Amino acid sequence: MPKESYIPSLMRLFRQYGYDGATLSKISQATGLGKASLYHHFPGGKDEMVEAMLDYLERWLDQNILQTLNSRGEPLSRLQHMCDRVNEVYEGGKQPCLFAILLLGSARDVFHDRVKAIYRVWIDAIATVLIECGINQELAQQRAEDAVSAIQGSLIVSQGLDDPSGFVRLMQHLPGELCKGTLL
Amino acid sequence: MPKESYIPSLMRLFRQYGYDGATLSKISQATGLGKASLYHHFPGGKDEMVEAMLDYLERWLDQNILQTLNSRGEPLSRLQHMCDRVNEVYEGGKQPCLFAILLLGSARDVFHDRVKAIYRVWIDAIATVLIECGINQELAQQRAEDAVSAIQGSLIVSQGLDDPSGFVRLMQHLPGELCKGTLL
DNA sequence: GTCTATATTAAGATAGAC
DNA sequence: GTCTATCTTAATATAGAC
Repeated sequence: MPKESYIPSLMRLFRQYGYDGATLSKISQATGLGKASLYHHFPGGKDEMVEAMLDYLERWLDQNILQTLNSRGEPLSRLQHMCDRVNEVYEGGKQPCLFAILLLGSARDVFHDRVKAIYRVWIDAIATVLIECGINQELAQQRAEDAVSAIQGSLIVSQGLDDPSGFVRLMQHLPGELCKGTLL
Repeated sequence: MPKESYIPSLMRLFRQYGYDGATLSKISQATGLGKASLYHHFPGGKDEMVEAMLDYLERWLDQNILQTLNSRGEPLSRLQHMCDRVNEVYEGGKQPCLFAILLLGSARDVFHDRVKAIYRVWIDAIATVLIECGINQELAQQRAEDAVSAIQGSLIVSQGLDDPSGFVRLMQHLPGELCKGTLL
């Protein structure tokens, strides 16, 4: 099997147990591969598995979020499209965010630069849409960062409260809030 | 030394490495106690250390946030007081949140109920202030949850971007935003 | 209350056969 | 590409002296 086919299992495990909690034994069980086979696909061990996940997530972000945000459709509907996809990938707020998991685990330093780049490009893409709506650059940048913060935060709190309704509500209202004051 | 005196070191370690990454060896180093001494103070091991941290954090939340929110001062200044203390405890956005760390580590299930209770009581206290401002109950509850989400999210994103300015900005604007539309 | 020493288990990782 | 078997290290945890 090509190593890409193990990414979904890996993501499920890292989301469930965190970086440190997702042990090779658990990964072996979940993928059905022996430890030696895992090292055949990922010679660098767990770190390389996470890098492969980040590769996948970068592609996913580009294809599902960035391309639409950078397209020529109506700004509000592009933001709605983003929220639809975000809602899907976090399963309506029931799944935690891998970026947060990596930032709060012991391997923070190893993956920090890549997570930072991902946050930056996402925030910038949202800000670009808002500038297009006539919002000035500084406010656009702030609103875009606030939007990503709101998503991350409502995921945390949804996990904490065991109730994803706050996340669902955010996904409904976020596009409109972002465009607020632009008469679109 | 009474075991309370080790709480600050423990909190520093768990915030830096996460639950799974904060090993007994690191804890031994940081506290200057041998492993056996750690088990003398905390017979239940790491879990009991985390419980002691949560005890401390519950007291801290009550004394520094809840008591003020439930007091009879001006609503806006009570919310400002909350933000001042939150800003302190997270060191201006440079420190991550232990609740998020616990929710995203492998021991999630062990501590989930306590974290949930803490989030609930915090959100409810904010909502009570907003209701006092004349905001209807449902909106107050939503705004309060959004406020806690915004705090958690901006901490995550501040860690991710390596730039706490988003958190600092939130601490400045949050009290006003919460009271928005109440003519206070 | 703290220590040294050690037990036990599980983690990450590799060798070499098939 | 996958396996069994094994290695090494480090993790949690305890016994018993001081």
